[in-house]
Amino acid sequence: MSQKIKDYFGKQADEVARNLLGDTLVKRIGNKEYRSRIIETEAYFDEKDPASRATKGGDLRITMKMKPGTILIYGVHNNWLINFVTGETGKPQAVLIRALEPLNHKGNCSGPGRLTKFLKIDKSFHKKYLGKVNGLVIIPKKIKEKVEIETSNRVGVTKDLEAHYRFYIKGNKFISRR
DNA sequence: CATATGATGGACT
DNA sequence: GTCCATCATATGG
Repeated sequence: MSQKIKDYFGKQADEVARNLLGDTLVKRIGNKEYRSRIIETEAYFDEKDPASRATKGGDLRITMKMKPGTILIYGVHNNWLINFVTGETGKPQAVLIRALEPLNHKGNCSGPGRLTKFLKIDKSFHKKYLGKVNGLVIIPKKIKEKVEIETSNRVGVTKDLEAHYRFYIKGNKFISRR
């Protein structure tokens, strides 16, 4: 299982970002399970990526160098954003989860800050490994399940606006508005 | 301790 | 579309 996660997240961030679309994220709160479909992601790199704050060094950069599948919590404004570390260990990369489609609940998850707020994801998940964190699991979609992917420039960042590192499911109504 | 900043969200024109 | 409240970090004294 651990090996599976490493294979899944051990690829380039943009490829993982595409693969994650359509997967099911399961978060347990107390004795309830909230299932959501991942519908919008963004890829972040390091040195070549002016939009990523990892270029400034510090803890964010260190965490992005950890092994693929590590959860990275990034605080900005008054929100927590959840990322998964991707790529080879030692090469800083991460994928940001931007929006989820509610499956068995009605929480508003159309935005990176909203989904963490609803699912009660906070800094306590920082640097935890995905497969070992009790209460947070990703179930990959079936291989034959097709997902129509559309790309665009990333959202909210002030630099590198031309790069198309944002990925979302075509036609989905739950993508974040910007 | 003081201050600047932002991968946001929500309110407003 | 634009504006700004808000607060966890990073950085500097």
